[in-house]
Amino acid sequence: MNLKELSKLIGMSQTTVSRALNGYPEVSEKTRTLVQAAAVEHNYQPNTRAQGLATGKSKMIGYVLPMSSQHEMLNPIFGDFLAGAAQTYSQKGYASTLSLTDNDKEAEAYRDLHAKGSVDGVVLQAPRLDDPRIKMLKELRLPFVVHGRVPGDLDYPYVDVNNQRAFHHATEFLLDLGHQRIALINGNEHLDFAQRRRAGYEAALADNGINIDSSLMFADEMTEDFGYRTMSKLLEGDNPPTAALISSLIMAIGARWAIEEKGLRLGKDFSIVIHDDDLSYLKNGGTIPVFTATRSSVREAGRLCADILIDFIENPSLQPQSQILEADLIVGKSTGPYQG
Amino acid sequence: MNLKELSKLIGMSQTTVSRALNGYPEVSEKTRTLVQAAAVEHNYQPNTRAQGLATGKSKMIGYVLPMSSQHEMLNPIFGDFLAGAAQTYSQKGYASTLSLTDNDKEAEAYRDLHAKGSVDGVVLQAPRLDDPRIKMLKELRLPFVVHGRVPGDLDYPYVDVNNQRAFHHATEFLLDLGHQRIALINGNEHLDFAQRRRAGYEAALADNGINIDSSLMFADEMTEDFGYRTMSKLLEGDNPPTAALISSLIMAIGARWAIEEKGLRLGKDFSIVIHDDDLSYLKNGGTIPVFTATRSSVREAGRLCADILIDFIENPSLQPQSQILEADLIVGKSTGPYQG
DNA sequence: TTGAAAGCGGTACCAC
DNA sequence: GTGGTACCGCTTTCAA
Repeated sequence: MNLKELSKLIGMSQTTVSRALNGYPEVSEKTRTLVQAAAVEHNYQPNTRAQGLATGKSKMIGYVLPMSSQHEMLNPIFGDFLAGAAQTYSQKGYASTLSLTDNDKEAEAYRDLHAKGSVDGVVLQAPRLDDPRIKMLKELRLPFVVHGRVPGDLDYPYVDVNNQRAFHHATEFLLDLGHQRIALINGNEHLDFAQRRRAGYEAALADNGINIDSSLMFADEMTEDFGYRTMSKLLEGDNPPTAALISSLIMAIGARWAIEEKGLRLGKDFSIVIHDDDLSYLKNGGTIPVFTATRSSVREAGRLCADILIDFIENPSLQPQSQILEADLIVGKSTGPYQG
Repeated sequence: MNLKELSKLIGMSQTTVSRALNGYPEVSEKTRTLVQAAAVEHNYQPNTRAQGLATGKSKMIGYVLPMSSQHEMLNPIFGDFLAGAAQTYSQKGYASTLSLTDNDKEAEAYRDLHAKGSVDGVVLQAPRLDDPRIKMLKELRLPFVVHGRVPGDLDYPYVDVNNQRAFHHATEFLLDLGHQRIALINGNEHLDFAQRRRAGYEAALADNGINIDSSLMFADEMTEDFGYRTMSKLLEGDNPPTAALISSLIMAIGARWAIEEKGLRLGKDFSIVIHDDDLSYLKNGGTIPVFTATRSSVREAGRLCADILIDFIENPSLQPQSQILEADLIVGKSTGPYQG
């Protein structure tokens, strides 16, 4: 069913029908209700492409997923991020489109999206220092929002989790429990979030007059193995820590083995706080005592990005507002078997 | 840059330029090379919406994500599935679009997508018995492919992992190691995949003349806690198993704790095989000895769905082919700390 | 081999 | 308040 058919059916002009459906004030109430009823009855939905052509807007937001053949890994949080955004989009009459591209052709992908007129705006993930994509998007004047930040350059609208504050919080949480020697098992510190996490940890220690001991700080690729080895080393050394901040679930799994191996009971002899965006099992009876972020905060980030972007698209005169999201601090119920 | 501008620029008609770019045979070689060069030079890309309007095809594949406010969980494998598909799409000139909808409005979502003419085909996930979505898509004659299956009804094109064979394999793997009493810790068996997994397990036992002992079979919501409790119970009973098949990583984490707690060494005193689609950390030094499926197989499934769907869209006369994907059997490197 | 012109399904500016 | 009509950017038929 298209506009022409529908208008013919109710014996009115396309113009009137279109106006009635789009809420223009000049149509009479009688006409409007009549038209709307007919539209529902015949399940008329305006053709998106025709609408887009006529209005010059696509009502589409683009996402570009860089993926080289070597690094076949997709960031696991991407699905949640997208799902959060999709929620906003469905509310505000937008849709999202996903395209995959080689790692080295990301900027081109955005340019093409723009040239083909397929999107009104885009979301950019994992920005790098002096990111060519950001430069290109600015040149194209294509509305965009960045998920994440790069240290030093914040001259773009972004949404990011407050990693610094999360780790500041988490550190203070452990200090409040009476811990004095707290280890940090972090992700690779050339990554923005890892830098911020360490900064939060160090700031909290400094705030509480505790010396920063670099022998308690470790950073590397976030793997189970790294978590295991690091925790083992820490516990075997002299003057071992009594608590640790761990930057991901996977490293925590390894670390827990090491803790268990030494006969320490989690939550009694040793405390940990984990930060992860991928805690899919939290609600399902997870037994690790404390977390600082959940998948739902990733969805929240996606939602925020979408809100900001749409706002910017629809009001280009307004300066888009960046947002920093607080991570949730969630204390587990200690229902697990390792709570002594 | 649009067609009109470009054609004006090189002093030819829109018709000729369009034909040259779209590979029509009647344009002279000279004209074609000239036009192509100009197109590249000015970065001309045809407007997708205009193209779609004119041709009646959208070159878009739709994905609908059901998500109720209660069950805010997004299936973690969805991201990978989509990424795999996106790879195919980018190769074949398609794009994908994602929409979110309430759990109870999924069928409508597909209907709207079709009514608005925004997609040439859709992918449907997690089909249920007598799924209203499948019925609707058939009525609409909108090309679709299902990811997953429902027992009993296979009258639609689908792509699914061979869960049955994976568990058959895994069981035989353990039998070959000399195990005789093998437990099954499964997902809720009203789910199609869980049924198939059990069938594979039972068939392998039967093939090898081993009695099926229902006291070794457990199925429930796949949580860490369930994994822990089940494994504890199994190991504390008399005549405990010496090996287990575990249907998800999360349950395996719980089960590993139980195994460790009893002083058993994994890979020596007790063997497990895990089946999971979410093994993001496998390549990163995971220490669980054996797996049967990886995230890459999910991407492969996405890719296959896309291939089948596009094939069907472009050749509607051909019967679309369903596909069953074999899961990878991956033997871990036994580098973990629990390999005795 | 090329070009003019009629759609595709809407929106929005006119005039009535 | 309503209707005629000229676009939006492309494809495709028809005529040259």
